[in-house]
Amino acid sequence: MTCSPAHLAEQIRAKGFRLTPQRMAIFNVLHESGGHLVRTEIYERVQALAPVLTEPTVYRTLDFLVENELVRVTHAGNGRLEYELARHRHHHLHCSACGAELEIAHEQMQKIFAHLELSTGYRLTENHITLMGLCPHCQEIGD
Amino acid sequence: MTCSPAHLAEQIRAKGFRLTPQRMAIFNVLHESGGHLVRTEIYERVQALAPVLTEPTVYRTLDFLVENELVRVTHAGNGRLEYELARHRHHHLHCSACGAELEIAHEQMQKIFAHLELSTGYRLTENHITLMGLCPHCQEIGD
DNA sequence: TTTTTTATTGCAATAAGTTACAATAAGAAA
DNA sequence: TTTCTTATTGTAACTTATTGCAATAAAAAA
Repeated sequence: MTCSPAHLAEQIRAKGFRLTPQRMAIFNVLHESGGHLVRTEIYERVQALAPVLTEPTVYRTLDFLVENELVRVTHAGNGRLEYELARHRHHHLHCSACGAELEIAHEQMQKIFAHLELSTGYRLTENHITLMGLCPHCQEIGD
Repeated sequence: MTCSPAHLAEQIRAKGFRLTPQRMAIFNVLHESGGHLVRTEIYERVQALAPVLTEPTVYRTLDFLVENELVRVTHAGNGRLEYELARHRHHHLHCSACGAELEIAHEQMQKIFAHLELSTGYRLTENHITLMGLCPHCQEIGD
C-alpha cells in the first residue's frame, strides 16, 4: 500500500525531512477518515485524539504533504480545499443537495485528458476534479 | 448579447429585485475586464472607478449575481474563487508556472459530461472546470 | 410628486486565514 | 549518551473574510 504510515515515514526520511508527531497525527487522521477533509475538520479531529498541534501547523503541514505528493488537494463545491491521502487517482461527483459523494475512476477521464493534452500542447498535472450535480435521489425529490 | 448591462437590468427587474449602482458597478467591471477576477480585484477596480461600495457588498452582490446566473464562479488554482460574466460555457487550462490561461470550448468536454451522466445517474449542473498544467513554453524551460 | 414598503447597503464586530520570528526538538555527529 | 545543527513548531500579530443589524434608498402605491 502506498499510503500507510510506514510509507509516510520512509518518504519523509528519504528526502531528509523530519518525522514529527504533528505530521504523523495529520496523516493518521486522513488515513482513518478514508475520505477528504477540509483544514478545520483535520484540526478538530487531531485535537480530539491528541492535542499535539496548532492551527498554523495544520496549514503548513498540509502544504508540506501536498508538495511531497503524500496528500492530494481538491476543490470542494464552495471554494474550500479538501485534503485526502494520495492513493489511486480518481475524481468526484458531488450532490449539491444532499452532499453525497460518488467516486469516479481516473480511467473514465483519461481519454479526455489525453485529448486535451494533444490539442492544446499543455501537459496536465495532478488534477483531481469535483463535478457538482444532483444525485438520482435528489432529482426525484426536486421533480 | 446575453451579458450586456441592459440584460442585467432586465433580468434583475424581471425577478422583482432592485437595480442598484453597486450591482451595476460590479457587473460593469466584470464586463470590461473580459476575463475572470477574484473578489479583491473586483473591489479594487470598482473603487478606482467610483467608490460606491464596501467589501461586504462585493461579497454579497457576487453571490447574488451567481445565484441569478448572471455571473459564473470558478476555482482558481490556489483555492480562490474567480468570477466572470455568464456567457458561453467554457473551461480553462491554467499554467501553474507562468499563469497563462487557455480557454476550452464546452463542446470538447460535452461528451465526457454526457457519458458521466449516463453511467452515474447524476445530473451535472453548471460546471466550470479549471485544469492545472504546464503550457508548451514552460515545459521547454523546465526540460 | 409624495408617501410607503422592504430589499439592499454600510458600519461595526467577529471569525478565519496567514505570516514573522523566537523557541523547540528531530536527527546527525562526536 | 551527549552535544550540535537547523528543520519544524508555537506564539502573537496581522490581514482578510464573514456576519448581524440598523440605516438607506429603489421601486410601487397613493
